[in-house]
Amino acid sequence: MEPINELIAVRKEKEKALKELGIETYPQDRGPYITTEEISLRFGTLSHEELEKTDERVSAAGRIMSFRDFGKSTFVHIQDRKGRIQVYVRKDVLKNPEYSIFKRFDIGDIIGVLGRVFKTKTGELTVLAEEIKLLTKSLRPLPEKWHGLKDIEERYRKRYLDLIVNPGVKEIFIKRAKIVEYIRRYFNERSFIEVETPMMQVIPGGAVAKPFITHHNALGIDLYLRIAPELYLKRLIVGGFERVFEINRNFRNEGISVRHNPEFTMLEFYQAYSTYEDLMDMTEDMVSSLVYELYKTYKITYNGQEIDFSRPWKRITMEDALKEFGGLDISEFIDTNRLTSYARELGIESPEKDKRGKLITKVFEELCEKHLVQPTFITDYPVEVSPLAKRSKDRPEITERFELYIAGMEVANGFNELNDPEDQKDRFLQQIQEKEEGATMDEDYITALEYGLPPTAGEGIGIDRLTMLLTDSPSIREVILFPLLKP
RNA sequence: GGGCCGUUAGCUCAGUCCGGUAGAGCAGUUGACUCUUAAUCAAUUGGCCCCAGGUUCGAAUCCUGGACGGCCCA
Repeated sequence: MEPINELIAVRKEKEKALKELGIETYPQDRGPYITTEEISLRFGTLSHEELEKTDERVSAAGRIMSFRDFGKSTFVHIQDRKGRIQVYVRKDVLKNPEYSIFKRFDIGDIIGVLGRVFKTKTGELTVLAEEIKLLTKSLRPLPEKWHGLKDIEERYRKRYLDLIVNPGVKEIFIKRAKIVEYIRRYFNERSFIEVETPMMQVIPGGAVAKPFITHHNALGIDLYLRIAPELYLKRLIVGGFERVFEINRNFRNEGISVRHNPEFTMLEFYQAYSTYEDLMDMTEDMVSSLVYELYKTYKITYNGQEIDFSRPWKRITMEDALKEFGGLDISEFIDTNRLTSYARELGIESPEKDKRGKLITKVFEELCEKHLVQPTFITDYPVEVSPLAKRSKDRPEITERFELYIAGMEVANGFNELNDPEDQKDRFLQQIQEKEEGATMDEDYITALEYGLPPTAGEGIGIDRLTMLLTDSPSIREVILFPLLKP
């Protein structure tokens, strides 16, 4: 604990003094209080005269955010979950407590106010306080009223302060909640069932990523925090649910950046008897209608560029994207050695270690990603980078898979699920042979496939990244309440 | 992992190039003020200048190492 500074000492003294005057500093209190928003809605449209005539009292509660003292009267603003309202406290109107006691309150204290609503001569809706109750004494000074809390590190470490003094921050998380709520409703309406699958897995599968390791003492075994729920969700399709979705955390023990947090939220959904084309349609429909629901338009701004979500979205194969955005005709690179040297020129590290399909994908990412600003589905991913996706009927080296890019960011990934147990086993073995990160043979998953996974398409959508886009946030940390920081 | 930048009062920031008593605004404290809203006016308190070394008569400032954070790259 840091040393107690003077400002805190002064407040503790005040708290003591209030207690000695018989004022409870941490009472339990249930109001009832109405919100500042409700007050605005009910009284905001009334004129001075109409307000004069109403005899009604309102009772609101909130944190004191400003304190303008005029001697025998004081203006304060209180802030609740919905906003702020001004409170006018006059020595000759305030009945309880005595005005002199109210004057001992501080910015940051949480109070309840009872009084009539009126409009000041500047027209601001204001509660004229007759009674004020201290609900919680605040012992620490808030950040400055005008500049707020700017220090990014401090904003994340003390998110509660960020939320109190930077109003836009709360809006982001309200929007995030709306996004998740909308998605949940979207799937529920289409008879998907929401499920929860293990966070702690014996075999971490469903993606290529380094897992976090934990330990179960009683069983004496290591467990892995999941990197993806995929293999469990598909077991449920085998089990006959046919339509499932899960919105939950994944954990990947990798770098931290503006787009990566070690724990992040993923939507995954699987639908039997459908194709990845169906999922592209569904994604377009869901995301564009979500954007419309939030903004009543399909066009939003992200990072200074306009993004248009109106349908249809561009669909283009990886090969064609390479041609269109990178000026690269992959048919001229049948010779993989040529591709390898090209990749090296692009700055891709040790390209000779990568198989052809992986290399093509890396070149694609290098050349094309940044150009994919408008919502774009890239299709036909190489089989080497798609170990759980079904091969294309005509071209076994590519899969029936897409990724969705928006603002140069990978937002979604979906494909026809590989349901041939032989092929799946081979792909797992291939990964293990190539010593890919976290590659393990999940025998039980193969067994499940042997019982029969119906033709299914599945998809994952990164909720954090989607929220970044829809709140114009430059960093994933702006959309995660408590992003990971070194202690 | 590499490069660049940042860390000074509770908060927002000057001061660092070019070493010489640590500053401002807000917040706090005291006083004045019964329609203000970044209220105003007067006075005033408050510092581990991120940490540890080094250079120097003297270091917030220069040098070395480290911590934490930001951006970019991998």
